[in-house]
Amino acid sequence: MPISEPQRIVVAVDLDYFFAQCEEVRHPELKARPVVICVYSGRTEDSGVVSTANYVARSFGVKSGIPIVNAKKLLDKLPEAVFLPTDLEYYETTSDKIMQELRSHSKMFERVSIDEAFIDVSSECNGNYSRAAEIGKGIKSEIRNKQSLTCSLGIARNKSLAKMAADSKKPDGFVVLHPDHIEPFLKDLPVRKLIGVGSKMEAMMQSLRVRTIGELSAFDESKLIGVFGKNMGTRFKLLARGIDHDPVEEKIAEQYSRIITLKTDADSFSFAKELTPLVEDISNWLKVSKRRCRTIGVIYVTSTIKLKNRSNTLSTGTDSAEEILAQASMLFERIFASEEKGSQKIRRIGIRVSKLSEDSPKPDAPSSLTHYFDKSS
DNA sequence: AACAAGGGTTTAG
DNA sequence: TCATCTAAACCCTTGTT
Repeated sequence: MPISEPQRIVVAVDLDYFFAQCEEVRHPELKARPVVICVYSGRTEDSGVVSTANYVARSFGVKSGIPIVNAKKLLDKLPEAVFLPTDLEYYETTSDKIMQELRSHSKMFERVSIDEAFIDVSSECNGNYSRAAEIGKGIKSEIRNKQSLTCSLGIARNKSLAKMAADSKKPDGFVVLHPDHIEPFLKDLPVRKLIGVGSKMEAMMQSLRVRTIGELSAFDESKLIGVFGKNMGTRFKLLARGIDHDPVEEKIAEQYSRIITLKTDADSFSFAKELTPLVEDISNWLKVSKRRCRTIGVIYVTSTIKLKNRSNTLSTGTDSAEEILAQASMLFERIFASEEKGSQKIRRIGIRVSKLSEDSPKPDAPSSLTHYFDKSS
């Protein structure tokens, strides 16, 4: 039984090892050398993690997320290896130029992150995958000619499949997944390749004896719901069958946060001053984007790298730096006051705002009409 | 039963 | 040993309507 899905054609574009490739563009002599882009925490000389590495560095085991120190060990026989700090402004500028180009291919466009986007080309292709492939080829050469960058591109009938197609051939890949080839494409892939299945979900599936996407698609749905919950159980089952109705559309931000690493771990609210730049940044963002937040929270990471958070929801939205700082300070004071148990030291601190509303009239829709129409009927 | 809030977990890039 | 930063989606519990 063919699967019922509206006929769409979606293109997924994924810029290859983006930050490192940006550096190769402005310093072409780096191309033959291992390039490691680092997020330095500022705690000690080399503390921090690897953000991205080019494929030369990857061939030595360097990858996203590993400590910079470990990357240096992996490359210590290679004096030509380079370690660079992130230059987000430069990457953003490059990304913006590319995204602007991509946007021109369809009204239906979605920027997923700095290096990823979806384009729904249904209306321009009318179900014709050859047309979609031409558009895809065009996109690849455009990015290559104008920015000297390679990308991996996937074309399929929905976002999840387009993404998986793009992931299946990297770097500089081009994969058109025709509807007739979806089943064989998915059948023997490990469940880990499914969008949304990370190491934890993979482990749970392993204990259910589910190893491949094909096996997942045949697994009893109510059992999946029992294990993963209603939303995820249902979603995994659908994704495994190649079904994904998620539309290609721009999302509006629902939260904004800033977090930093302290020079030394704190066991009291001694870092009040460090909050100022975070608060300024957040307040500024709210004002520029003409929004207000109703929930203000603090995020912190303990010395054992446990992530925690505390938050408070106000009755009315704000974009004021003073007010956000006051709320955040109160929450941190409360954390140290409560002492809790064991009282872990704090390594990283941050602030998050959410329950964002449009700037002007009211922070939220009225929860009930009874307030306005008091019972007279 | 439906919804809001608060806090934790997982994924992803 | 070492462990960044941001955002989203979901889960569970508790409390209110």
